[in-house]
Amino acid sequence: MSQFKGTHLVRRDGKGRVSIPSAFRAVLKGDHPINGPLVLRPSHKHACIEGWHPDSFAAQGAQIDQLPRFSDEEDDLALALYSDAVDAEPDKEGRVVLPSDLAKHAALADEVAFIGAGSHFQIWEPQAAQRRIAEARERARVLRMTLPPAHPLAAGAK
Amino acid sequence: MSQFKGTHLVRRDGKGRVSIPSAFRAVLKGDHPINGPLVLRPSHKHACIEGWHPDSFAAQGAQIDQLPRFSDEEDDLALALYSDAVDAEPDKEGRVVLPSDLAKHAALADEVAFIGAGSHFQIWEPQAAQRRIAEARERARVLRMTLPPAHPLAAGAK
DNA sequence: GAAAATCCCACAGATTCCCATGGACACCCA
DNA sequence: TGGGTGTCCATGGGAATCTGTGGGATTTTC
Repeated sequence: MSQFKGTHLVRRDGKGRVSIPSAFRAVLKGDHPINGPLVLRPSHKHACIEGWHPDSFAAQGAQIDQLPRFSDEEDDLALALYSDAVDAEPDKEGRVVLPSDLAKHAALADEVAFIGAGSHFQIWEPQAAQRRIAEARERARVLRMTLPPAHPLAAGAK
Repeated sequence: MSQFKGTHLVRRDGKGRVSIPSAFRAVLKGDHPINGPLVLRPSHKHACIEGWHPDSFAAQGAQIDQLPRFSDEEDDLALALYSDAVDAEPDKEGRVVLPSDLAKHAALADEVAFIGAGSHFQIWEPQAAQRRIAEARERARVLRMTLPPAHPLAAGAK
């Protein structure tokens, strides 16, 4: 499966609909004949909405199954992940309505920013998105400096 | 996979398109039947655009998968890497449009320079490219004196 | 019944496809 | 060696397509 990349500005119409950027639609589509479905959930770290390919989202859930059964951790993660997630089916034009509670969580106005994050994408209020990206960039810079200067691919090795 | 080598001057047409130098196209192509896709992203060190073979770019993303899930580090790196990268599909003539924000980042005018950098290539404003190359050459010269005098042929050994 | 959600059609700007052209270079053959 | 020829490559531009957007009409929900 391909990755979500790039930043796309889109506007919300009177009915609360947004066009999913075509680049993202292509990722979501997979082998789906028309516009593929997706999973939306509020980020539990930031004021934004996360969008997932259903398969990737399911894969996240599978990670939880690896945890010790009945542990507090499993409980917490499962709820955090699933309790606020919703399935969304784009219309023929590739638009979805953003549920109002999610839109509120992300403080969305007329214009929203779709931001690729590889495995998933995020929906932000544009100004907030800019701030967040600047922050992420800076922290990534520091992070890289603290990583061993070995070959990048070896960085994650334990 | 082969490497990106050499410097090539190319001009941007009215639609913002540039021909990818055929030497680079060959590297990107791989086993792709027509012109292979590529990933463009702003360099976070220099005022230039980086061009990557999708596989090489994906390899960078792979280090993110090694990080603990839901960690801040994962979040930051994912955004830093993906939020401003774009997939580009060359047309039948081997041209791509350089997104305007990337072109702006690199301060591109009508004429642009493609510069091979081994694992990837860079797109510069020609004057800036010259300065950058001169600088790199000088620093490499100084560096070499401080590197261990290993046998040159051993360098590429895996 | 009213309100909300969904489907459907329309449109304009942007993007991509496709064909054409001219120059640079390599090759061939006398 | 030099002229001719063919191919490849960078470039240009017109036409068709796609994409994001708006809004009316129809269906669903309570």
